[in-house]
Amino acid sequence: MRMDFLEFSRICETLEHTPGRLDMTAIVQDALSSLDEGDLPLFIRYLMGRPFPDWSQDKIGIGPNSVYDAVAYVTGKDRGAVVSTVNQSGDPGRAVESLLANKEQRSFFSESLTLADIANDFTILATTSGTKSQKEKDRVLRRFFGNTSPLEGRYLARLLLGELRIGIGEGTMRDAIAGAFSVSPAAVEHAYQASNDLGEVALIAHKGEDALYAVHIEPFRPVKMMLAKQGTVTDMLIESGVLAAEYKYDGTRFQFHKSGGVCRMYSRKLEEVTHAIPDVVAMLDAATSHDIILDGEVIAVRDGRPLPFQHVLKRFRRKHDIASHIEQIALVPNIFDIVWIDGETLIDLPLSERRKRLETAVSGEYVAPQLMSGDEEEIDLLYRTALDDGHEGIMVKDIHSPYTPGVRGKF
DNA sequence: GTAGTGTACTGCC
DNA sequence: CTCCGACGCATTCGG
DNA sequence: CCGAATGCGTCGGAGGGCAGTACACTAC
Repeated sequence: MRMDFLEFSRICETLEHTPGRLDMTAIVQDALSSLDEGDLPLFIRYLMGRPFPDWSQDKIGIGPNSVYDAVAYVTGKDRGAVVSTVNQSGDPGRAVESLLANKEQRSFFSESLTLADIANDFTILATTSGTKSQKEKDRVLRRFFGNTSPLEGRYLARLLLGELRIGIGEGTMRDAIAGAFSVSPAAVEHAYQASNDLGEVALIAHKGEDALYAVHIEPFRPVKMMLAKQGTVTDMLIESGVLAAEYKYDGTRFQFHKSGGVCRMYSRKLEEVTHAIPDVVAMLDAATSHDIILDGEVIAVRDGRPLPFQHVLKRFRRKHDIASHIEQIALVPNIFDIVWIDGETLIDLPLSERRKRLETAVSGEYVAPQLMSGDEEEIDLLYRTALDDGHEGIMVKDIHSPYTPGVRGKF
């Protein structure tokens, strides 16, 4: 039995009124247990407010104005009326809900939408492009809101706009999956870090804990970037003894994949940007002969000094006039981590080990300099050097720390 | 048809 | 990116 | 001794400014 979007909406509403995290986890866990395999990934993604897996390049390309237009159309109002309703409540979802509730004419033959229907239409929204594509997207949205009940409208609008706001994040979902399939949260976390899709992880969790641990990173399926955590050098020294300190670059994060002679570049949000920076891709390609996944920061330079962030931005996601901008703004990669090499996943190794692997596998030119030190004054000196050299400051990392994708670890 | 302008959307820090 | 609030959990405080 | 208060960590969400892409519409 396929899940209807109405049932999904009811679960959302329950969760929205549940303050405690443990209670929320229990509710999600119950729902997961009763789902069939086809709906499981969809339910999980949608509950986290994401139309597609994070590694996917698909985007629905719908913003507030498109949604308001569609709601205006099906309720027989103009967009101004919809916008003012939204402004009154401050919540697009609630506004859509009340407008749908008040509309005079209800379609008699409204079909019930299933999660699979939604998925299908999301794909249409993501893949439609070119002339008249806007009209086609409008048609999809009108069909959506013409067929939804007010409650469904609330959550469909929010899902389209990427602001579900029911408080289900990765941690809660991880624990719910672990509970539903009787596996440890750690196993779920491991599979999630490697596959970057909790929907798929739930399917694997069905097969047991061993299957979860057997999931590994694959090239061209980007993993989340590890994030920095705030703290003081003094505290970290007390905690760890020895730290790895590097420049904090004022640029843009990248993830470089190379396998079978093919190279691809990904942005922080895991959007592919290979085409925008072929010069940087070529530098990295030449720097190693391994199949590899590297993590680093691209900065703009002139006369050996870093340029402000804006210069990088002009190039990083560009699709037009690329050649002329390569001449105007020189980019340089600074590699500071390695995630995977020749089929081997490295994220569980401590930073110090990963650093060794990085230095062996990649020629030195673009590997970010690193100071390994337990001396606060020495680290402070590096900080001043960083500022003198035009960088933002320094990053300090625990040398024992594994690579934790998407988590603010002791980087 | 092509060029220019306006609207909507996304992603980076 | 940064900032902030809610909750959970462990520890300490106070009668 | 035990319940309440406190403090810390985790998680989720909001906001601000800039740069760019894609499509639609109009004018020539």
